[in-house]
Amino acid sequence: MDKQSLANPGIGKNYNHKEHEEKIYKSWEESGAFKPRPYSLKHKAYSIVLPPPNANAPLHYGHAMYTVEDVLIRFHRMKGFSTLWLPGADHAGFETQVVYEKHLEKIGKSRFDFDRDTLYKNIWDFVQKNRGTMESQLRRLGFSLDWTKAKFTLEEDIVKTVYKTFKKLYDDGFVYRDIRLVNYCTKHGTAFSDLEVEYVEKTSKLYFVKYKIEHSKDTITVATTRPETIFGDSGIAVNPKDKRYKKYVGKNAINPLNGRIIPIFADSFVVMDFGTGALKVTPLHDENDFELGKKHNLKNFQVIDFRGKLTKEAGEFEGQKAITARDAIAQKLKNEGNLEKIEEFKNSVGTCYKCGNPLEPLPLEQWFIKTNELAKPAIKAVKKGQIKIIPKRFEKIYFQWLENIKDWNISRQIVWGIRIPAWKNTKTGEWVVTEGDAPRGADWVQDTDTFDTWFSSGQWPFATLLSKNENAKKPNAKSLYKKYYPLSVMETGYDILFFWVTRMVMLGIFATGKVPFKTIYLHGIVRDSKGQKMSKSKGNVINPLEIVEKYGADALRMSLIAGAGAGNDQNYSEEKVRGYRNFANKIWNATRFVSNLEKTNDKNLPALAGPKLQNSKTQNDFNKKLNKIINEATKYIESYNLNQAAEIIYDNFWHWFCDKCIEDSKRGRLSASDLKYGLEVFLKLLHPFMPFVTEVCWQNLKNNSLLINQSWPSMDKWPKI
RNA sequence: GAUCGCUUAGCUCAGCGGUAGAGCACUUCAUUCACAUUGAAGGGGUCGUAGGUUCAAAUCCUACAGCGAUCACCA
Repeated sequence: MDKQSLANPGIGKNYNHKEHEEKIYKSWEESGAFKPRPYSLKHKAYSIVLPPPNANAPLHYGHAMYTVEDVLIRFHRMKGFSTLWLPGADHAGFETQVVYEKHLEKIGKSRFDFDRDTLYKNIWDFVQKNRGTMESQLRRLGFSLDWTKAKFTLEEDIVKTVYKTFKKLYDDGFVYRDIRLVNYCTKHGTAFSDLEVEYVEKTSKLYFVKYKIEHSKDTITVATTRPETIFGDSGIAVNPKDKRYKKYVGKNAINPLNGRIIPIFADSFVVMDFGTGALKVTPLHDENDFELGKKHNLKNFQVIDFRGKLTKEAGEFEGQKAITARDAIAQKLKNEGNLEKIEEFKNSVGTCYKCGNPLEPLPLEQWFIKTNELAKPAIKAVKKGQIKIIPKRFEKIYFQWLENIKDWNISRQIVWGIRIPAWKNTKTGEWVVTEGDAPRGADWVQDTDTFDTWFSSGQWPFATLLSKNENAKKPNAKSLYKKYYPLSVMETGYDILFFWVTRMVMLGIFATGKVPFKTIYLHGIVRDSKGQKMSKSKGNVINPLEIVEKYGADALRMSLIAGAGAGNDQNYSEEKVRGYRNFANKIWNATRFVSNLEKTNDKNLPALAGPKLQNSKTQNDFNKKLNKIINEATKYIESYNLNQAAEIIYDNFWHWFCDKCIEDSKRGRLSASDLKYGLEVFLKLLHPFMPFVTEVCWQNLKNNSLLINQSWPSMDKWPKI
């Protein structure tokens, strides 16, 4: 305890967030303040659905950016809207399974030790536990979410909606099943969509391998980074314009590893000045080769299996890891005089974003969604202004992606997720898609795969609002869907624009015929104090709850909103948070001053000589200025310039209201009633940003009402400027 | 290869057509005063470079440089 506190015990000169925050949150929640007020013509709907955090882990610092949503919700609630802010949790299929498998690893087990149902149930329990942690953290941040409407992506009614959408996509011809080369992680045992592949620049070896021409002494040299796939070669391609190789087109070459006779053919796909200008074609282990193989009717040989090991096609190398066998195979080629040289060069290798191992392109039968026709209305919706993207520069990125979209592989070979409602007839091989129920008869077996998580979260805006047996095209009169869909805003990080936002627009329009939300607000990434992305492996992760504990949620929230515009990254700064903690204290003390004025009955205090000062020049200026601040702050929030709103309120409260007006009141130039009115206005303006301290202060001034339910300051009280 | 963003005070960043801003840091002063988690005063920037548009440019346009990001290709 310092000297100051010893001298003034118990007076509470400093705002202590720990004393208030949890209590205040409880009082809001218990009062029902988070529930939307009855929807009516007067109280128009305003709705946001929280991007559901993964249910497998505590919150990370980026989640605190959802403060943006709380600001918008609290602002609109005070403006009189019927505001719905719906929380939820995402089962996060693959992500969660990886987290859970790490947990299993620690106790010396693996996913193979359990049958499907047991594994699913165990992960379910694991997730429920973490979900609770995550939700209590959202409360600590002060988010005014309507917890009575919380959803989970694996709940029965959500799954039902996801099934309906899939069935409709299937019936309308948007879903097909095909054997294609997919991006497969042999460690995690599942395929990914193209979007999930992480390309890493690496220095690789380029092997120049000689193939003999059949019935000739000539050889043709090809360049490859993957000699171990030579066992699967079924052709050599050259460019039709390439004079060097014209004479070989139509002839055959001999595979140097297994002696197989393979055709040499021409295709303009081949780039003449890369490598030797001759390309070995391995249809089952390279996507381009797969296309070439189909086009030229080449044979298919699978050399690598789903565990990443060489198959019997590899002869003596069978059973070895494909990657580690590479050197030995190169050595064999060299020993037999078929390796011309090895060069080093840089290329990017598609890797698993979780384990970093190279992904193996492997042939697998999967469910795909044709995205081309789904993308068109999504593009149109933004072009026509039915959806507005903030900041605007992301529109271009949005268009670019949707205009070049590829079909979407939605099958995942994992247990944790929504199992695909497709059944195969064991006798006829026929596939049937249903809305979840097994088809009649005994010969149907359900697909063991689950949906890509983004397929279900892509339906989140309407799936959360529809009730179990409701149809989006014919909603129930009183349903949430009818009142709150389309959502007013979808607010999320720009890093999941492609993964999530575009998919929500495509699936939303497809399933409901309406855009899922009117505005997309994209926030930036919070990096560490040096500008590095926070990551567990770097060990630079900052736990937002520790900051809340130390400085209060208000300080953390304000630090994230002020000083960073939409879509811009920001660096974490403890000094900044501390600065806003000090600001909370400033608010506290200004309130202490004003409420003491009120409680004192000392008529000699100049500040209480209010009535005499009516219509004085000072008061007039005071009103004008206050009015101007309300006006600007409101405009800034309504135009999504939250940082500017926060900054002008902060600046004017501290350096005008506290430094000037309070001092004026001490000198009798401003009445106590004016001062109190001004403080109330500022508490309201600050409330969306710093809800806890403003609520505490409000209750110090007016004991029996909640600030959260007050009206936003009106600009009509004083004459327009 | 394409696209996007950033470059403003020592540091971190707002501002994005109308006399250079904030926080932190720094200098000086003030403490029985709502608040030292404070107040007052002050120092510090030709707003990346070069052109252009404009009565007026940190702000719009064009090039260039450095940094960062995303997408595509990669035998």
